[in-house]
Amino acid sequence: MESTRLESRQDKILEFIIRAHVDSGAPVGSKAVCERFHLRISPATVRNVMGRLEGMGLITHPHTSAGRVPTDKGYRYFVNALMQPENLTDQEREPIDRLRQVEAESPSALLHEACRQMAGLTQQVGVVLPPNLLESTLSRIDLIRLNEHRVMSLLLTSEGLMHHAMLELEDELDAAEISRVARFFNDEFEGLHLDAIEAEIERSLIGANSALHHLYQRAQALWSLGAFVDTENRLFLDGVSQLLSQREFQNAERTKSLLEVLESQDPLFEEMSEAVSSAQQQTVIGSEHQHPALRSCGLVIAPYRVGGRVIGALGVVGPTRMDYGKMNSIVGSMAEAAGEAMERLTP
Amino acid sequence: MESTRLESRQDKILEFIIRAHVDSGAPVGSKAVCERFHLRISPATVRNVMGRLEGMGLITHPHTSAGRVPTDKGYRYFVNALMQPENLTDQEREPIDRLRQVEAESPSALLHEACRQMAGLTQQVGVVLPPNLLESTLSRIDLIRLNEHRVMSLLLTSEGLMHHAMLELEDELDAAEISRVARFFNDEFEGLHLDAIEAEIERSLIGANSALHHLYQRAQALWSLGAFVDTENRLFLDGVSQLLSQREFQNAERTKSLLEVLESQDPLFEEMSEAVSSAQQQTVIGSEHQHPALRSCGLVIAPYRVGGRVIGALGVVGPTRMDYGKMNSIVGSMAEAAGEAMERLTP
DNA sequence: CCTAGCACTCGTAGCATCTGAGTGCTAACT
DNA sequence: AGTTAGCACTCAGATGCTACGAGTGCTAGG
Repeated sequence: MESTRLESRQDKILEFIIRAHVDSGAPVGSKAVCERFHLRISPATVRNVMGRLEGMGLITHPHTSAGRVPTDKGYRYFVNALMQPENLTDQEREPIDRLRQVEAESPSALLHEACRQMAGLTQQVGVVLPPNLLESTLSRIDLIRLNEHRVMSLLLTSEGLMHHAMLELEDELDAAEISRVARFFNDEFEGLHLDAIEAEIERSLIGANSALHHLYQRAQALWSLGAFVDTENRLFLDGVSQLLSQREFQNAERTKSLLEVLESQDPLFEEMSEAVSSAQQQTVIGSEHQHPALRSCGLVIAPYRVGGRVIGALGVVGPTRMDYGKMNSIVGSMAEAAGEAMERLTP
Repeated sequence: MESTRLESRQDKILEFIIRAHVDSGAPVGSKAVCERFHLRISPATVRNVMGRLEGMGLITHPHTSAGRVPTDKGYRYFVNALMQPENLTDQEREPIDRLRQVEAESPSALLHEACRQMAGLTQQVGVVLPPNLLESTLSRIDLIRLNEHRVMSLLLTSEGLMHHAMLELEDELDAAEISRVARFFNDEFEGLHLDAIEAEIERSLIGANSALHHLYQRAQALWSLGAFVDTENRLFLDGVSQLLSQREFQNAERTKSLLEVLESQDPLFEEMSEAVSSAQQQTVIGSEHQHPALRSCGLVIAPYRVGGRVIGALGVVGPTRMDYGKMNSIVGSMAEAAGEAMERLTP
């Protein structure tokens, strides 16, 4: 029991150091901690505890005469063990509820809006991973003939996202043929996983009588998922300029490498895809990141669901020193709201 | 004649100051100018000239013991009077020629690529204004019924750009009716200015017999240009992180306000739209910008043409201290190449 | 009109000093 | 035991001083 009480005090001190440091950005000294505990313990005692916390690798100090700063491991312990679910303030709840009921023009506009709201609410970078094309099912496909060799292919997924690509073909194509192929796609493959369609066409081709064989061949030539993948599948970002208000991003060099990563999108894309496959809300702290340039950042992501199925993820990126408690609450609610709103858009 | 020679020397000195300052970012002293002129004139003479240039407001010095720095007016004079068309190096020409011949998946992918290339080539922020929806003509429209009240409307412009929007309707709609309306749109309005179509529907409605009246009413309800405008019409940006390498954007505060403007896009959008309506290559220097946050920037934009008609613009944003000569050449060639490449995509 | 010379300005770098926040340690206290 | 007070110690950051030198404007003479 005694030891539990002690553990608990240690935890409380760690928690306070983290909160104070997140607030101020400055190292936290023993005196500041004492004041917080209303003179019930002395700075010397706090220093003892801090020494132990430092021994455990949960805090450090940048130099001898500075206060303590949480390490990434410290934040991790806080997130795993100490953090309580936080209630949102009315100001925070309002835009989230508004999103829940919004009549967006399209799912992608909705996701953009969610991204914007998140950036505004958290004062961090909002980021949204839209539904993965390869894991979507076909709702409708449309082929528009542009000229003898060129077709614009439009693909509507069951999540309501549009993708389009121009296809270049060797053989000449007349309009009637194209619309026959389009009808074939829609009749046969609606509701099918996009990933599975190529194999389906192959199968049709094998068992086909010669009358249909030609159609299926045309279909095979016109089914080109690859053309869509490169152009779409990207992230939405918003609020990037807010990074520059953060004390840790005053230094241009570090900020530059972060912006590069955000612009290339790939590393973030990876991490968010992982949140989708695990279907878990995730917090990635500083050095836990794969990519070096993200190691000065914290990332909080939550997957969003439509019809119970996880189809994408959204979250925020900020400096490692961020309020993970609040971020988790906001991102979690936002993911839920975005899922609900998308649900109403995709009947 | 004598005075012309003097004028010319004055110009040469201004030009050198600008080039040297663009290179180094530091103020340029009289001695540096002298060295450039191979001891043919003395620093004192140069100082006299500099004094005159300063009197004309073309250069200043940040403090007494510093060299001279071009003012915005100085850059303007350079751009208008001194700058020569520069030849591109092979390294610069290569990606531009590649773009000219590229087989892009779609016009929007092409513009993205042009933006990326420009950012890479100039080490500045690349920016592209895609064709304005309201000034495009209809190539093809497609309506996909999602449920009783909801239709996905797809709009292909003659420039080959896709736009989509979800339309919410009060009356119930069956599939046959929708495809009849779509056929009506395509038969009647192909090649028409999008802006003019609403009036055309109105006209049809007035002169219609009762059999067609119903169709036209449906068409009117399903023609909603507004839904497209908000979501699309945006800029492409690339290379934003490169700003942070520039000496003038080491200071986070200034950089932040610039990033905010780039993120909101509106002020840049305005300026680029102007380049489109004037059909002129444009250079906007520092304080010439409308928006305060852009006053630390230079902007070089060129309109691109398809079929002789200006449909959009592309360019670069960088610090005011930039190589306007080179930027003009690169941006100009890039606009030409992009126009050519788009031409081949839009038969 | 050009140039050499000179006094002057002023930002920057270097150096020494001071301050104070915060630490670790030890010895006494409960 | 764990806690506390006291004390010596460290070190980043602020302050103030000086020396340097790049660059200027001005003047007088070529």
